Amino acid sequence: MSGSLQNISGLDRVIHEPARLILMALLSSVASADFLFLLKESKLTKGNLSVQLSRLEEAGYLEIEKTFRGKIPHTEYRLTKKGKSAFDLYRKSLGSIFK
Amino acid sequence: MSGSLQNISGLDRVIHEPARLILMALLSSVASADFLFLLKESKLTKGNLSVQLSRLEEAGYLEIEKTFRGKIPHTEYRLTKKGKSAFDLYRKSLGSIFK
DNA sequence: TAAACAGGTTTATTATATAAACCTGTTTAT
DNA sequence: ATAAACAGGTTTATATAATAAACCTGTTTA
Repeated sequence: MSGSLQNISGLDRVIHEPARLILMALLSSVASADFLFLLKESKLTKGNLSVQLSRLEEAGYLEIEKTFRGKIPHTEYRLTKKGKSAFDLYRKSLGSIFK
Repeated sequence: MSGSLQNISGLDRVIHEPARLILMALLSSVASADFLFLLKESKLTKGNLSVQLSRLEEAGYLEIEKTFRGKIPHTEYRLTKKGKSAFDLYRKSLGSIFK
């Protein structure tokens, strides 16, 4: 493989999946976000969103903070340091296809 | 979805898959290539390469020209116009995550 | 008090990537 | 002459996964 392209085979699959890529991009642009915000911005279904967020959490890319706002549960999602650097690396790796 | 990110959910899955993304990138940089060249450059296994090339052909993204070199069959793969513009569009769509 | 909604989670279905096994013909070594 | 190795693939089997649909628990509104 002639150099830069080799990064692509090692592309982080957790991030590469479009549903999660959108979430990572969204989350990287804000300090934190709640479920409804992500639901609306990503246009994913609730179920899909929930699964993908769990997957990102398992990977250690985001932390989930569950609190209450009055009586209603409220959850905030935010990228971890690990998540941020994984996303940075992902973007660098992908850079090779943009010449 | 706040504008540019929406392109990502519509990302061309045929191209998005890393194995095929490598092939598209390779093929977009040459006029045509044969199986062995792609095998070596992509580092895919033969089986996987064969399947992915078929998938790209089905999508109309590449054409396969089978000839003989003396007695040995020789196959050349090259991107179609459709393949080239699909790859261009893919890169544009992905551009949104690079700010 | 019933219906609707917020905020999710779990389950089931379908698709898919990948490697491994296989195949056909050719060339090389013995 | 014949066996072994190789070119150039294709087919099959397996395992992972994305996604939507169904479900759940509690709260608010009519």
